[in-house]
Amino acid sequence: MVDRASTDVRRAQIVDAFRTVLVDVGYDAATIARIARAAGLTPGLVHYHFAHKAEILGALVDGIVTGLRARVDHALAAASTPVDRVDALADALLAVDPAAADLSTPSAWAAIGAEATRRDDVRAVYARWIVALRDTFADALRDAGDPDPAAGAVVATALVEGLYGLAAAAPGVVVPGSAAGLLRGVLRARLPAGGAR
Amino acid sequence: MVDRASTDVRRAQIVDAFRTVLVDVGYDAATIARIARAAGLTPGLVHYHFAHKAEILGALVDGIVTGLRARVDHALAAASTPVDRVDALADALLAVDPAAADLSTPSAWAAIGAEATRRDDVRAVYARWIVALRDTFADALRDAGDPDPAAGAVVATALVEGLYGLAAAAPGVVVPGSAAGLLRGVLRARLPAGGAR
Amino acid sequence: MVDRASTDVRRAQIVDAFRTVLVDVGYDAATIARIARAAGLTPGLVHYHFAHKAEILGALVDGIVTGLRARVDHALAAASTPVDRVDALADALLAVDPAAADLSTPSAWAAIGAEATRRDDVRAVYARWIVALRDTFADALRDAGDPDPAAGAVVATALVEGLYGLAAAAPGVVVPGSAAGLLRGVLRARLPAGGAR
Amino acid sequence: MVDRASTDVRRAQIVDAFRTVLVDVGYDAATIARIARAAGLTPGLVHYHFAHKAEILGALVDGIVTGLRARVDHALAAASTPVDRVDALADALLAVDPAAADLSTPSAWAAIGAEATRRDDVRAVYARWIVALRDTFADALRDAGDPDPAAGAVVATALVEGLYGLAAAAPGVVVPGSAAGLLRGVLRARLPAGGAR
DNA sequence: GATGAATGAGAATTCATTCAT
DNA sequence: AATGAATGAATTCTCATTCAT
Repeated sequence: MVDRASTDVRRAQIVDAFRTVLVDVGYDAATIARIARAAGLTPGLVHYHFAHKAEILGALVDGIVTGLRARVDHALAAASTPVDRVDALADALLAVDPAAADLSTPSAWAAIGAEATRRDDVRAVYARWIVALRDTFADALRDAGDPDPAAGAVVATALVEGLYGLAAAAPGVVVPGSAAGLLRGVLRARLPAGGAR
Repeated sequence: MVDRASTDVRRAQIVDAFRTVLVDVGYDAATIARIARAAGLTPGLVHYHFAHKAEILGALVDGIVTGLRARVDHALAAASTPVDRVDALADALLAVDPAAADLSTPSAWAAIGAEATRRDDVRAVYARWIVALRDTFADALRDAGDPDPAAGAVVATALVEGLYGLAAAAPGVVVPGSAAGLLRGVLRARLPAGGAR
Repeated sequence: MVDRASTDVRRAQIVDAFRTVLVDVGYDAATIARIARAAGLTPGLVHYHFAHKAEILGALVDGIVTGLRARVDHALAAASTPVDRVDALADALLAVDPAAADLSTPSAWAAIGAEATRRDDVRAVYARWIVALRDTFADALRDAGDPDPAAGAVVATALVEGLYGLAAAAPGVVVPGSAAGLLRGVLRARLPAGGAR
Repeated sequence: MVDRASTDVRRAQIVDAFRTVLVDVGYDAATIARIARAAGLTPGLVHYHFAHKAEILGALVDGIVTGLRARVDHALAAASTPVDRVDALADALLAVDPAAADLSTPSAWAAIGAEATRRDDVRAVYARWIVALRDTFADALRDAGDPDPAAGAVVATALVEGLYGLAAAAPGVVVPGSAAGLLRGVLRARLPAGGAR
């Protein structure tokens, strides 16, 4: 049915198909058969590469978190002033980058957040990322002069998650392309007037 | 096993058990048998009162939305100035009110948001509520002098959803009791300095 | 497909079908589908009455052990002298009683012994029965004057199991109807000459 | 993964791994992958050397039977009197000989006996061995003066199998090292008093 | 000889839903 | 209204076996 391929290639292919299906129908309805069909593979082969369905979810979560972290790190490194860094953070997390293939990421991430509610392993990875993100925001805000960076970091993190969630569950409420601007506005308002100069 | 009871009582009992189970294990693992057990009923009886499992979900969503709307309306009516109304909104949605049993479960709402991603009927109710909430925020912010009430309303709505989501999926990140204050802070910053008087 | 029946009736029916299939094809090939077919039921119904396949095995083991113990107790109670009791034990365990419907028991028991090798729960029940049987033999032999009842009890127990095993795995080696006589011969030889009077 | 090796070496290696796994988990759970892992080989290579899984079982049974027969023949040849030959038989079959790796696993033989119940090919080899063993006992007992060597041979054979079975399924019931003595005792009791001289 | 990706035919188990009682 | 036995379709996962490389 399919050509031979290396494990790495197949795993990536399966995770990719899983993301697509996950966004469409959610975790539980993302059956192995459906994932396999989406990937053009047989169910048996999916299980040859992933012992359990949860492993595919784990691989996806790892991939998304790794990708986000890379975007964030890269954006921070490229920014020159503390205030620029705050802006860069907002952009890295929310700007719709046409070059980025993972437009499906917000929806996938929303589904993952839902799974985190009930799967300990998913929650662990999810919460670790949330904490890291919050801490990154806190550092950037402190450097930029936020008088209460801890509170600002929680606001920023919740806003990112909330905007992702609204995009997935109530499309139309968030005007496409406006998300990063909204977050930037909230964060700018926290910084001292001179800091924006 | 149980006494005869009216349909209304039984339906409420089932919806209540469903919320509990939903929070614990998520929608798909909330089997009819489990819901029935949690309610102290038999599976057959659950289906006597609800033709399909999705109907129970629908009843829960309706109940939560109705409850939230009542809280919001009541809070708005009780506030005297425009700025008070903005504060009252934040409190109604995020303050932990021990009397409001249906707000004590951000997890249930998070699960519903996840289901909204894939069930048209749930999404319809969810999105209708989100739009109503956004519009309520927009009105309150406009009255209080927000120069861009539309943007502020989206920020507020996303923040509410994001704080619910974090509470459910990454417990510990949002300090209990602080949520309403965070939202108030963000909204106050949008209003003209004199508006707080 | 089938009439309604009580849980007790259905469970007995399933265990019975399981014994038949177990004897024919062994534990692993005794699939739920096969058991269901043999019982004239649907696979779903089998799982409605037994959560796991191992539970059916457990019920069968319990049933056989209970039945054997009843036969043994009854035989011992009916015998009048110590030597008669030894004979009665041999007969209760090995005589082919045309009235006893469980001619399939020896083969089933052999299969259970094999499972005991690898399933802890089966081994526990199996070993408990073996120990009880050995102790019963030891008591009877001591009363009848065996100079080393402990050794005699192990010999008797091993012989019973060995004769069951040969009957199942190498039919024809043990002449039908001769098993009880063989065991009686071995045990009689252990007893003092006067004891037989 | 491994060096090239001759077919004979590989087959022996695979059969050896199979015995280990068989004892641990039984025939059905002894998957090709597991056997391969135990042998330090790949699944594909196992099938290169054995067309079917059953063939590995066949090779193991052949090996064990051949080894037992050699031990028996050797023991008989070394004994000088008819009564010694009876003793030697018991020892060859049941004495724990550290040098005989293929006798150290009564569990393997018990598993094979269980398989013999349902696989015609295994039953053929198993039954052939049982018959040969019984005949060997019959000859030895007749020579030593047993008045009913046929019955004695069945008793001896069943006792050997039963002691193996108990050792595998109810460890602790048979005192280690006592098995051969028990069998010798039973057989000695059958022989005329003067025969032991 | 050796590898390991691929297949496909089951396997146990789950569960919403039905329905006779 | 209530019960709980019954159904059947679906689901995850397993594994002997094949075969291109």
